[in-house]
Amino acid sequence: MKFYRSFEPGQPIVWEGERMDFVGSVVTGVATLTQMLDDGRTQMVGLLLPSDFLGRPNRDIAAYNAVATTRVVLCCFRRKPFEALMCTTPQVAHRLLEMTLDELDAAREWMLLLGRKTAREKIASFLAIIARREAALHKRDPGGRMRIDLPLTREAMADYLGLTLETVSRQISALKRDGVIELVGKRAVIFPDFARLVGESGNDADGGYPR
Amino acid sequence: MKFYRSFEPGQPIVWEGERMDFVGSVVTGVATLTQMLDDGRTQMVGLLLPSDFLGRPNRDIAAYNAVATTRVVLCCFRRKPFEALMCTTPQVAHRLLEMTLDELDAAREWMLLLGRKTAREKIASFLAIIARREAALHKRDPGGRMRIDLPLTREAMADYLGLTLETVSRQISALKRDGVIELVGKRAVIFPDFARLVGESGNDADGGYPR
DNA sequence: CGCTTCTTTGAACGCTTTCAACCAGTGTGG
DNA sequence: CCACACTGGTTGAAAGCGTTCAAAGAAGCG
Repeated sequence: MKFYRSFEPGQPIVWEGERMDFVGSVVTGVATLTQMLDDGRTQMVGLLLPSDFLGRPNRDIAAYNAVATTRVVLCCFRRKPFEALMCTTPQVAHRLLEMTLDELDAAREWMLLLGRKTAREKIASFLAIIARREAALHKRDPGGRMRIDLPLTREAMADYLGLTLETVSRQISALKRDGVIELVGKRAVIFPDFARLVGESGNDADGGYPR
Repeated sequence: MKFYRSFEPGQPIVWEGERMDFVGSVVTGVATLTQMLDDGRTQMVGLLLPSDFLGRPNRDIAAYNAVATTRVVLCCFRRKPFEALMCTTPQVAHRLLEMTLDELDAAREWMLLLGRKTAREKIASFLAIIARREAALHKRDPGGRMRIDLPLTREAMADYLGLTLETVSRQISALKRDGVIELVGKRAVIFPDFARLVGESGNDADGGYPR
């Protein structure tokens, strides 16, 4: 009933419209959920980090494209037994409800970003989000000077933020010029002062994050 | 434990950060969930129609502003007893999970709209969404010639779509000029051909909606 | 009738996109 | 070993779409 699957960077996990007879959670690595318009315009709608859930009980057709962006290990359950498990053990259902509600909150924060933030604020917000999630994974608090590794290419960041990859690149350069961030290669970023970054993100100074 | 509350148009239901000791569902009317940036930029993150759920179990502080846009009747439950009910009757928890997953799907569709659609596509999508939800409430299928009443002002539509109210007005005028819609007063719209509207929305011809 | 609220329309501006060129790093085959 | 292609990233210039600022029209209500 429970089994592991792994995926190489760039490899699709499931495709929208495809049959999907399992649900799973990310053990290691990073995967993305994306939607596309007919003409190819792409919007990321989920960024799956370790412990995040993939798939939907009671639905056997995938609603989104899921792609591994790094090497990914998934802990999978066949869908039918998992659904049975949910009925017999309410704790599982409750936990899943909590996770889904958290995801919904994150999606709504994301909507605010997509609908109302400037390109610069979007980049700053994204970096702050990644920093917070990385800090949470290591059970630390974000703050002061810190360093993160970007799990996404510029193009994937653009799909996350509703921008073009050129705008992403330009705004990252601008934040670097302004001393808000430092780059270590292309894929690692240092924030000399995390509060300064948050200040650039358009959110309330306190971080304004779901309580 | 169960009680009803009603709200007049424009009246706040709960404010972000406020204590909220009940959950509820909309019986009649329309309410909005919005988030704000410090400088006043506003993004709608939820549009509550009859049968939609408001509030979150296990959280007593509201995460969003909820405002009645029409006269609203809410069927409320005190939070504590409701949480107890969820533990004793798994059906309730399951139903809530299903509803939350549906909302998450809707939020992700919304993210695609906010991040990647043009102003014209946003308006067309919004009108199609309202038409579908209104049709669903009356257990009919959307299609052919149909008429809907807009539950929102131009400004609220702008907050829904991540646009300014001027752009909303202009694009509605443009769709009217192009014969995609007809206006009946300011708040009612007729689609001579629903498929034509969907064609303008940027989505797949089949409607491309969550299965 | 005058006030307020909601909406429409115009003109100018500006941010993000588009199109294009170029750069750096990496892997490949002659 | 070096030319070559390929991928991901940066930067420039011009264009376009939506915003901003401003004024005026329409509808509801005292």
